[in-house]
Amino acid sequence: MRRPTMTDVAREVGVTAKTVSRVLNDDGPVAIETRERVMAAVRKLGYQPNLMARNMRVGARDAAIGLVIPEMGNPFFGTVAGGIESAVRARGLTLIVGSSSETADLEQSLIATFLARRVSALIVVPSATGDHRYLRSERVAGLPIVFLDRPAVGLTADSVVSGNRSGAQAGIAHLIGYGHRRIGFIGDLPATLYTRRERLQGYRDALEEAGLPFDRALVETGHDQEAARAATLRLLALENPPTALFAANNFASMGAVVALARAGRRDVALVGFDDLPLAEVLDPPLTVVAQDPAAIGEVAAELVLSRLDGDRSRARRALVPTRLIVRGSGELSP
Amino acid sequence: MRRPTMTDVAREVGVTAKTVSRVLNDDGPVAIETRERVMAAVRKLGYQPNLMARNMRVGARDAAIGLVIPEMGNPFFGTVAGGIESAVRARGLTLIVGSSSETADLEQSLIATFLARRVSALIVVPSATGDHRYLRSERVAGLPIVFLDRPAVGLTADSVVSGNRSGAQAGIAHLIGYGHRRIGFIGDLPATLYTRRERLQGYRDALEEAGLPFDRALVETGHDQEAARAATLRLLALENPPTALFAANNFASMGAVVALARAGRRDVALVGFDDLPLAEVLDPPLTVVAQDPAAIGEVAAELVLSRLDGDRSRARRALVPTRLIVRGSGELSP
DNA sequence: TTGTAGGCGTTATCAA
DNA sequence: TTGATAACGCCTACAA
Repeated sequence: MRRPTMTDVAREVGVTAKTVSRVLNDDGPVAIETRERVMAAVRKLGYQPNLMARNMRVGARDAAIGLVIPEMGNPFFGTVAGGIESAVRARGLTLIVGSSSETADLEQSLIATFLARRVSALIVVPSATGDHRYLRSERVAGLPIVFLDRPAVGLTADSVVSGNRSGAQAGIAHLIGYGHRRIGFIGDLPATLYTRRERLQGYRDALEEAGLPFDRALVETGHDQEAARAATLRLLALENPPTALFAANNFASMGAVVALARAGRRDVALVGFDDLPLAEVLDPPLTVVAQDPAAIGEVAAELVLSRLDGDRSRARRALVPTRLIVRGSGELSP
Repeated sequence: MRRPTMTDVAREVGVTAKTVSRVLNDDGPVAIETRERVMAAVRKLGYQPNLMARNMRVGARDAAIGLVIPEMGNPFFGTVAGGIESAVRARGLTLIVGSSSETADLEQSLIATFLARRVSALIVVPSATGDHRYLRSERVAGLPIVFLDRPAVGLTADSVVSGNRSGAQAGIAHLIGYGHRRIGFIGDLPATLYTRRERLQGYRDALEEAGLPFDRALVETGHDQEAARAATLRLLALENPPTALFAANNFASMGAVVALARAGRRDVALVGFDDLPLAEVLDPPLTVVAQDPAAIGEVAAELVLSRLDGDRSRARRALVPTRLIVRGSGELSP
């Protein structure tokens, strides 16, 4: 019932394990006839090489990369993971994943497990509250680490992020172009989150460029769909309410859409950050600043692979551009 | 620059590797003072146990389970994967994933990689065209294999699927209850796909129960959103068109929603299989037969764990119930 | 309470 | 062209 090993195959053929190894890895000279007999025995016994043993012997590195994302069910991170997986598989690497639920503890324990497995590289979407100083020794030891969507805290390392600031700026400028002068901003929690800060900065950039004042009362927070809905209502109830809204992530977008729909407010313009599958079916269809999650994953994978190939240049921050998709909700005039 | 090993720690303390091992695994008696000195050395050297070596020695099995899904960006499968990961991690197992893009070749090569890594179990969403006879020897050898969303072909094995037939029947019965007698069905490709067959059977069950005739002209196919949109238009253009539609998966739902919205047809009732994030914002809000992807993942994980615990009973098929969510689109009368 | 010998399945090294 | 031996890092079995 035991699974056959290389030694079993060798015995079957009447050679040594090393010869079988040579055949299977195309390593060193083997007589053609020997090769054929080995292959025949491999088939006969149903032998499958043991990658664990191989990895351990060869590199002391597992031919796998570890990926930590906040939530696998989120299509944004799922798509990112898919982009990574296909890019990395082409190089014979396997993907090991874990979800952190956006908590620093889980993130750290997942990373510890991955390190214990001796993964070849680490790709991490850092949780909002984490600190990554503890990874310094790994960096020094040469382990490739790439941070996704948000940069690391307390650690100089590669990162791949969306063009948050320029994307938000483009979205706001779009609204300003349609005549809006008071634009509500609905962002994530906590307010210190990198993406929130960057997008808010893009918002301010656009205002400044257009010579419009920044009004703190127009900046609201909604960390999930329900909270974003409430935030939208608060904005609309202001004494001097906004004529347009900018939803800084997809939960915020959904909340704003629901709030506007239920209130029957078809006069309020809306631009969302991050695309939604049904955006074009909404009434009005939702104009968005779309991210490119697949590209983010691929860029991260390429960065990791180049590091594995020996690229020792200093840490990079790759910006993946966003794209404004005009559909209707962002083109309503005040 | 080398990573410290158990032997390094042992040398630092002046004991044997075995003693360090005992401390780290809480295995066997160790003097309190020795334990403390070992722990101190572990911290000082930054020692991390090598899981590869441990797995190899202990079980000849990797403490990981392999998961093959069609597409990581699909929130349904992403959520399933999340459910599996959290359930399995609680047992110290890691999740290795790969996406098959719904092709049998990729699926098989991923499974081969996982087997080579000696994963402890396999969870697979089988691609539509595959055949799983080749896994028989693994089954016989005692490897737990659970199929998700669709059963295996050519292999007796555990599976976890949604209540496709009863769910579809409930959705159709709901429409019939509102007076519809001609109901269009928009399903996936290929028509032989398990979920498609089951849901269509539920459709027929409901018709039969209500004494309504089955009209093949009302059964259409749309394998993605665009195709489903076209299929919807074909149904509406029939000489004797349906007054209600049943979209048998979420792409079909989206296609149908788009088609109806663009045609301005608010008179056609619609029930979708599988929920959508924005369903309640649509006009009219979308009534659906919701699946429970997180539960599917958890049930699969539990099944795997019970097999790992030695449950040798015959293969089971677990049915995860669906739930009808009434929102408006399914309650329009003809 | 601790140590020694041996082996998991593979590959590196050197010799034949 | 092939083999013998040792080693990767850890744990099991047994002995001290």
